[in-house]
Amino acid sequence: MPHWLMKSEPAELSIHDLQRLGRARWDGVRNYQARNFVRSMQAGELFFFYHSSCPEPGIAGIARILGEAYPDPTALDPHSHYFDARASAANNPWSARDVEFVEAFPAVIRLASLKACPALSELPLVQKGTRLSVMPVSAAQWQAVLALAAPAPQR
DNA sequence: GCCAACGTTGGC
DNA sequence: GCCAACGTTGGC
Repeated sequence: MPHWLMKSEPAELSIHDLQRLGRARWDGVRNYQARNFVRSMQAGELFFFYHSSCPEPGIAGIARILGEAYPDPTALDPHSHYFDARASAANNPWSARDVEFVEAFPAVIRLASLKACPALSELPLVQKGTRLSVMPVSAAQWQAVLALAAPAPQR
């Protein structure tokens, strides 16, 4: 089953917000490549929850995709930050997903740690100039991140 | 606040 | 189709 990574500004929705809420709508994706990934996700797939544009950028936990993709209502809301004047109810190019909380890591895996991990060098997140907010994560990359999240206990 | 890098827009 | 200008992302 494919895995994913999605970025969120924690001031808007953090992993701890999601933990408290249980479920939330993942909306506001306004890039076609990212949107295509959003649409290709299957119910039940897991993703890393990345905190961006904040004091401690990094992977903060894990969440799960629920149900199917549906038109992003924020594109039609004039009061939303994500309003798109070119979108209409009949023709809304943007998609949203419902997601549910799975796990919050005890500590955020900092971007610097991700960049320093050789197994993650191909992950778009750590590549120079890439701003993609939704991306696939290979099985090997997923395991590499989990290893950073849960280092072997001291003995 | 700065700025590198990218995506989008729009004139031609 | 080209490409300059502009807006956005997002780390630092």
